[in-house]
Amino acid sequence: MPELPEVETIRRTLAAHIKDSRIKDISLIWPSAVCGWKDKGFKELVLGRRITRLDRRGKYLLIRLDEEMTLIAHMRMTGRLNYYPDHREPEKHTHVVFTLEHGEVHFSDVRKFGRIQAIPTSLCIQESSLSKLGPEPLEPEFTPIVLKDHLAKKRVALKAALLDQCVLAGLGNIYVDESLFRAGISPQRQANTLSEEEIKQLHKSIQDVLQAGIDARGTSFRDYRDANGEKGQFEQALQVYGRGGKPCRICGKTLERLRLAGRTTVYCPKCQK
DNA sequence: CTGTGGCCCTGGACGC
DNA sequence: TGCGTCCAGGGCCACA
Repeated sequence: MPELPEVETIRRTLAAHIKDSRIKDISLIWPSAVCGWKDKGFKELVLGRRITRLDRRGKYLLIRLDEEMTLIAHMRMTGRLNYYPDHREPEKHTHVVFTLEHGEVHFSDVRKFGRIQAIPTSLCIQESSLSKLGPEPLEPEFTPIVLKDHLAKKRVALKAALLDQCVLAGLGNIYVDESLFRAGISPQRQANTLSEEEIKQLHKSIQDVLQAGIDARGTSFRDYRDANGEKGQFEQALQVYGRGGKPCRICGKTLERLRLAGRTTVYCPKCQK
């Protein structure tokens, strides 16, 4: 499930292939995967435009086109963007094929949750799902003070607060659990009760885990692949996610599994207070 | 404000 | 082997 490190890896691998290329054709195999803007259809907005750069905001991939157009892509759980240098028949779950000057980009998604929206770049921030996003965790704007201020308003469980994209953009179930483990803080703690020291530790853990995830080119627990179809390597570094019932790698105590904010949550009852 | 649960989806794991 | 059931979950929305 692509979270910040996976989307960043997709961004990098895709950009290497498609930057400066023109979109010559679009095949909408499952048209619901895309949406246009106002009364303009997706094809109308996108066809013939050149890809100028790729950005990322939280878990959203932003494909910038010329004439001030942006494609906002969200993979949700199982979405993929694959680049192929040569023509290739769409696979079973491929919903959109972009034919470029050199090669093709296939958007596929087994569970059909992922979407690509076309929107004028000037409206990208205020009139899209990007508008409510919190700070970027790896940018200088994200400081322990910012984290503290955002958490101070939340009376919910810390895990729920960190999954909230308004608090912080880009964390999902995997990296929240991993961050909390590294910070030694329980996911059940009320978000606004952390001490200064705990905030600092959590801030550092979030940045460290995300950077390590990017360095490992993402986590391929189930479905994730980058634009070249390659798996990430971060799965082997996971300390708690997917390890419920197994021994903690630090203290040996059995990792506990519980349901929090509607998500499976794994933590060490001894290492995390 | 907050928590919960449903919705969108399919494939894989599991039980009988 | 085959069938039914459950689970995975990001974002959004309705509801208590």
